[in-house]
Amino acid sequence: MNPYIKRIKDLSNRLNPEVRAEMESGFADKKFSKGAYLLQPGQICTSHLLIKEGAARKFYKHNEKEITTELYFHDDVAVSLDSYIMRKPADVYIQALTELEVTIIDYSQFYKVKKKYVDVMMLDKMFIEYYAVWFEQKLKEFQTMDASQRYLSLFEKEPKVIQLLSVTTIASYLNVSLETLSRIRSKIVAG
Amino acid sequence: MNPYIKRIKDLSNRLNPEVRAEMESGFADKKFSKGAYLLQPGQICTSHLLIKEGAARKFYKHNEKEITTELYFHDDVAVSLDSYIMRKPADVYIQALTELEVTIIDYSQFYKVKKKYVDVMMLDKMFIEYYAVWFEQKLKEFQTMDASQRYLSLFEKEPKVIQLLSVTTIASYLNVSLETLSRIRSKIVAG
DNA sequence: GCCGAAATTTGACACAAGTCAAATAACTAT
DNA sequence: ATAGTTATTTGACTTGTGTCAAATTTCGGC
Repeated sequence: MNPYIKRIKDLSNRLNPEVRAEMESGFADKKFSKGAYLLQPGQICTSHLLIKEGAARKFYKHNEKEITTELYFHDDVAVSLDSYIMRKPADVYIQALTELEVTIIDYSQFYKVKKKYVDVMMLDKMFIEYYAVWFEQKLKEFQTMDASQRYLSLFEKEPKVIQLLSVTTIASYLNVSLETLSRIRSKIVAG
Repeated sequence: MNPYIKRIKDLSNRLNPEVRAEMESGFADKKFSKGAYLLQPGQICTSHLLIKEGAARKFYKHNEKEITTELYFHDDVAVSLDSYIMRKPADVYIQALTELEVTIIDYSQFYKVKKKYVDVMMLDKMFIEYYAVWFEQKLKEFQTMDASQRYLSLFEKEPKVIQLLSVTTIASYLNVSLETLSRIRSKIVAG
């Protein structure tokens, strides 16, 4: 597990049990079937979606083409931050890639608890920090790596992605055409 | 001004005056001359740098090449988030592009105040949220726009950048070679 | 105002990756 | 098993952008 995520979890576990209970009173579990949408453009994202079981992705459409920005697995949190914090309609889709179980963390209940306990506010802040750093690193990958390098990097960091997801989905995550990804893969198998 | 930044400022102005004073007791002003480094790789980033006057940039080196990730002007906050939150050595430079005046917001003093007042913690969280959304948008630009479109987009959003900064700096911000940027500009002037 | 250095522009060429099209392979459902 | 659909691979060609080199412009110091 990422060390910062570990730190967030540890802090969360060390919360006063009453605070913790109050926080979790706004949690609700839900299941989605493969291909279902957890969020669609136009909707306002009013919750964090904590993945319990399965996989999901976030993507947007640009000139008919789907661009996948995030892949989610166990313990990841799916949210359209832009829509969530600005309380405006989302411009992204969040979709189940497999049968999916999530914990829904409702905005307003969570907000109340955050305002009441500085430790909960800090937990939330740490989550955003993690998200920001993650995005910064991802941008760096796009600025410094070519398609093959990005593929290899993904392969190292998330080997399960390569087995689990279609070439089309991976290509859209790496932001290359599926033909190019196919060529990259055949070259690697050969080499 | 960006509406979310405005919201942050408004909240900041509405803070209890005592809290505000306590927060600002950890602020200190400092001047840098053009070209000076506010942060260098290896150093731990222990403060937020609020720009009062002038311009600065953040960049990192990759294969000898400088890649500028952020440009800062009045009221922007410069920080290596990665180094700041993980308390680890930075891998970026923050450099004055002009004569520069900044307010230095020291980590430990700010941390104390944040832990004490949930509103200050929230302010800090909102700043990070803004940062995360900004990065997300920037990534989107790289995923959906070619070099000319990125240049035009920058031109619209930050016209002063184009006058103030060298082709070399702008090129490194747009992540194109300076030759390519030069060709883009001549094409636009002609068109 | 003039010189040298630095920044910018222009040219020629190379290469990564996109597009369109066709072929093949892998599933799905009957 | 078989037909039909969908996903993946392969081929041919185009294009945006990088690199290296040379020419030109701009700028700072005397």
